[in-house]
Amino acid sequence: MSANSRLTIAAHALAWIGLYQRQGHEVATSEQIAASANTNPVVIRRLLGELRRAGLVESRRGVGAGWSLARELESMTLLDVYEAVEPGPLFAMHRATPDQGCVVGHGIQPAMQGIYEGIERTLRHELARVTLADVLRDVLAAPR
Amino acid sequence: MSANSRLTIAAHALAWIGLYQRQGHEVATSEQIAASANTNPVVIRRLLGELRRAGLVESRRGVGAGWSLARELESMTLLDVYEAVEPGPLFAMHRATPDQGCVVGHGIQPAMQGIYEGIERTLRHELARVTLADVLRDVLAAPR
DNA sequence: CCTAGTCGTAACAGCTAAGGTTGCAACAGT
DNA sequence: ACTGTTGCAACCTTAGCTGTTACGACTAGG
Repeated sequence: MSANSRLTIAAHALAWIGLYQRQGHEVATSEQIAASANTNPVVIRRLLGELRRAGLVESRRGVGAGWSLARELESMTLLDVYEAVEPGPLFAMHRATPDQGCVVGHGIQPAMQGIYEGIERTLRHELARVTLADVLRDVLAAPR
Repeated sequence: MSANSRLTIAAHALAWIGLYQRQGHEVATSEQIAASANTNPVVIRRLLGELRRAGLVESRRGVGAGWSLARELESMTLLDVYEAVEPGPLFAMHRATPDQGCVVGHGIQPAMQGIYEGIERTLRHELARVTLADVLRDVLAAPR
């Protein structure tokens, strides 16, 4: 499917900010998060920008600027993050509309659409069951 | 996620072959299927080749050659098709391994892996609930 | 044995998305 | 005024999907 790492990196960033704030700090910088995720600060800023639009984080500018959580990790689910960073559907239809004169060509899109909707609903339900606090707990539970 | 249409096209092809066989024909050609799906015959042959490797269809060569189902549509699920045409995982990890000296960088991959495994298990379960006979029934149930 | 129709597959081009990088303006605290 | 950071645009590289052409391999039928 050509999977991407956007959900993973976004969860990483949120867990990092959450832990940093638990340690008493006010804001985290994109550079710190990028160092932990081993990527470029701009990639982090782009992702956090989408999370900000979704109301999950806030940013300050100027000296001593950076990112902070807009809500508790307990109230954020992976579904919130998924919806913030993954706009499109999971499965695509035909690029060119199939032959409407053919019985299969005519009925295939509504049929698959109905099936895909059910599957995506289930996926969203699963994502909504995991909070970012769960993620951070699992992160800290890793051995060594 | 940059979704693709492989599962959709594969289901289209299988439904088409299944209906064609119900109408008494022996084999279907990639050209016929491509016309219905409004794409190129080579695209269909490539996809059906993967389905053949998975044991879902058979192909004959020579004059009067073409494709036929290797099993009944009732015994084929969307999971069989999905696994035949979508090898990789749904969500990717970091491209570069995160900073192992950081607590979050160290624990994030096992944490997300565990979560993703549960989600993919659910996705597969949902896909396994839909047979290709269900798909064809839905196709034929489309209005007009 | 020859022909015709179809598969099997390689090769290539176009497109899109993700990810990485650089550069710089905007901003705000000191 | 200075400094550190965000916000954002621009560009590049890579990878995967899709479409297309080309051609050899194969086989039923004459």
